[in-house]
Amino acid sequence: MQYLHDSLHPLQWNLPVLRAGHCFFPFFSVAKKRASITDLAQQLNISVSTVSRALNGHSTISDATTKRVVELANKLGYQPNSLAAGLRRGRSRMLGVIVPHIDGNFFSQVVKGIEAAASKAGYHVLICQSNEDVAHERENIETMMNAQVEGILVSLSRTTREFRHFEKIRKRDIPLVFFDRILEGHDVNAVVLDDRAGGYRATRHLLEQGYRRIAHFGGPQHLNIYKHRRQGYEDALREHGLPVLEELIYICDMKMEDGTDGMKQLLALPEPPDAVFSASDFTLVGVLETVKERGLRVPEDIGLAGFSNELFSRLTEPKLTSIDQHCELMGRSATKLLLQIMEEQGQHFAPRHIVLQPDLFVRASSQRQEKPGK
Amino acid sequence: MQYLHDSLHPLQWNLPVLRAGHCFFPFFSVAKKRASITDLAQQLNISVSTVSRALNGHSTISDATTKRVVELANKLGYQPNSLAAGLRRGRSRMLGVIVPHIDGNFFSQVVKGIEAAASKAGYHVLICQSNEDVAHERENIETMMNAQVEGILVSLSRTTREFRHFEKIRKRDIPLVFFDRILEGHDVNAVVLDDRAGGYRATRHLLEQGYRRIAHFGGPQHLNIYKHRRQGYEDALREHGLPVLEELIYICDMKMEDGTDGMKQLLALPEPPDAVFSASDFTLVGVLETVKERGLRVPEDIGLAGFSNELFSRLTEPKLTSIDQHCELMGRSATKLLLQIMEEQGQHFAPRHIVLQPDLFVRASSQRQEKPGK
DNA sequence: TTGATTTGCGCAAACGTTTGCATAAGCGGT
DNA sequence: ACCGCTTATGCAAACGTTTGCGCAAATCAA
Repeated sequence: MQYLHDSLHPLQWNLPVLRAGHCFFPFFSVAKKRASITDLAQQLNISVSTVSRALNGHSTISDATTKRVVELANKLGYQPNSLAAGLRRGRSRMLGVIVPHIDGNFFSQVVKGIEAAASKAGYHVLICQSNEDVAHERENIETMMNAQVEGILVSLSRTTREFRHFEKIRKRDIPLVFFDRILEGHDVNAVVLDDRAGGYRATRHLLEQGYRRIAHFGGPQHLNIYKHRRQGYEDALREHGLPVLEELIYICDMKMEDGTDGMKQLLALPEPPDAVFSASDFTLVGVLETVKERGLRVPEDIGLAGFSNELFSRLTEPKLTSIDQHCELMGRSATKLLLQIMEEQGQHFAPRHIVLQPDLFVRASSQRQEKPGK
Repeated sequence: MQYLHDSLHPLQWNLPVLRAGHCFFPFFSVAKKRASITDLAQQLNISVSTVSRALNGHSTISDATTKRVVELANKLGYQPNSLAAGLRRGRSRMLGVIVPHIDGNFFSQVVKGIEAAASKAGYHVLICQSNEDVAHERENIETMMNAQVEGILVSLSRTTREFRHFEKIRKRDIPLVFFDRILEGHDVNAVVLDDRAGGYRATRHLLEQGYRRIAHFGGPQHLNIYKHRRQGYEDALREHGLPVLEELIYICDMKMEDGTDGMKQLLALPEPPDAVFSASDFTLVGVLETVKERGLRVPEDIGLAGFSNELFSRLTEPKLTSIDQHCELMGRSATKLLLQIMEEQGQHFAPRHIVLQPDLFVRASSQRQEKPGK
């Protein structure tokens, strides 16, 4: 890879802004002040309450006045001030979302699901990133509470190992739902993937394809997701009467480079693995590169299965078998659960868990048999 | 590819929720009501104004009282109500973002940049998706204005061909900045990529590598980005004394399948192309697959260059040459510009354009010469 | 005609802040 | 003792809604 730096670096944007002279907007006399409910009332010689009720479709207002109000509202381009309304009724109609980061496939899809479900229910979505940093996460919580969100969705940062900062939210009785990355041993509402099942299925699939020395690339084990994926892997092995070998398990940060590094180590073993189940497709790509570099064939010499069903797993050569997480569904589910809990406010139910089932997408990287096992 | 549907589909989540019985929170007597500034004032026997000023660090309040206030605030876990504050001062401290969708590489990265820049400046970010649909876009605008955002960032939906719904925003004098996808011929604030330069550079690079019959895959031409990328392509050809051939230009929706379809057509030409510049990496992957299927070698027989520098362009075989758009920088730039405009409210400057320069990443798919051109 | 009920609307108090203005206390100078 | 000045605080009005309650007029049953 080579970086042809034949362009000016765009960081200088701060300075060279085209400013063609003074502006001549077609509507230079601007109607600065927004029309308020009070303005409407004055112009119609009725009270603000009537206007308010008319706009909210209260039945106690005659059709005639309602019509007058609505018409004038349109004419003046009236926009309700949801801050004021929120203040008065104590409802902001906003949901907060805290994610480690929004780029990347997984979280952006989840957020898409969240936003879709929320806006369908008439809520706005406020988004914060923790940048995988528990300190940021703490700030984000503060932020959310100031913004008067009515409910919060969280996926934990990688560095979050304790839970105290969330107590605040519960003390305030703000509905809280976790998704994907949660802290175990705490009774919380959550929507998670059955990561164990995912790990299990991927590994079982490899076993069915005849692989026997299956290595595992895992992530930080204090995170539920990686721990469970590994458990699934181990369960499948045991069920098949195979031992779980520490030497075949490589715990890392799940970067692509970790894949290349780890694979080099594994290939240097006296008995190198004949397959890899990685808890991330990224790492698996690294593995794939190393394997190809060494002249090994995939899937003949070595089988590969990953996790997340990233976009690119269909684009490598060969295509990668992977576990799909239903990201968007997770977002929608989490939001629905949150909304449900918000409705039930007051009556405390036990924390609820929703467990989504992953799906296995079998592709070339693991298909050694002519007829796939299933 | 095969879809092993050995799991229950998770859509049934609506029903089977674990509900282990009634909850016993450790803190069952909840402090429902949030402490307000008034509560603080009462408990300290001072006025609300004093409390307010103390919390905002006004210098006219004695250190002693300030300290008392802050301490009690901490003790009671006081959280300012930003709705109320916003209402009073007429500032919501929120920015609105309207994007076609947030999943995918580009927009999620841009949004990441936006969120980062905004929160650094003390603003929240409200996100809406238009789902590439102009009707949604209209609703989103309404939504944003109700939420009293102080500024709006927009990237147009694919189906947006006119501009009327944005007039509302300008009439209200709400600062507005477009990014990436804009409508041409309108004087608006915008941060865009120099797409023409991108197209030009990619094409020139192909020419330098000795390719002569370069095809182009383009997107909907009413969108500035695709139009400009094509212009860049044509400019490069002309500069090299080569004709622009309609038969080598394939306009499509920039899906992967469009790449396979289009390439099949092109390869059926009496004189098929010896290189492709695609305005999207997705399409290019489709092209790549078709090309490999036909037994043609990349880059020997056919050179490929794409646009967007998607994650996966490093993962195909061979790796794809592509134009990088500096997505996150674009988000940050747009936000900074917006904030700047917000500060200057009242003094109308001419609409400003910021043009980011793309970068060319040369990878194997286009490197035919031993020594790259530059 | 009377009394009861409905219909349609207004009054005014909230919601939790911020902020211009007034005021009270303290203090040094004359 | 008075004046002027600083320093610290309070009063009350806003911001734009929503909403409980009350009241008049209209309708209805007798």
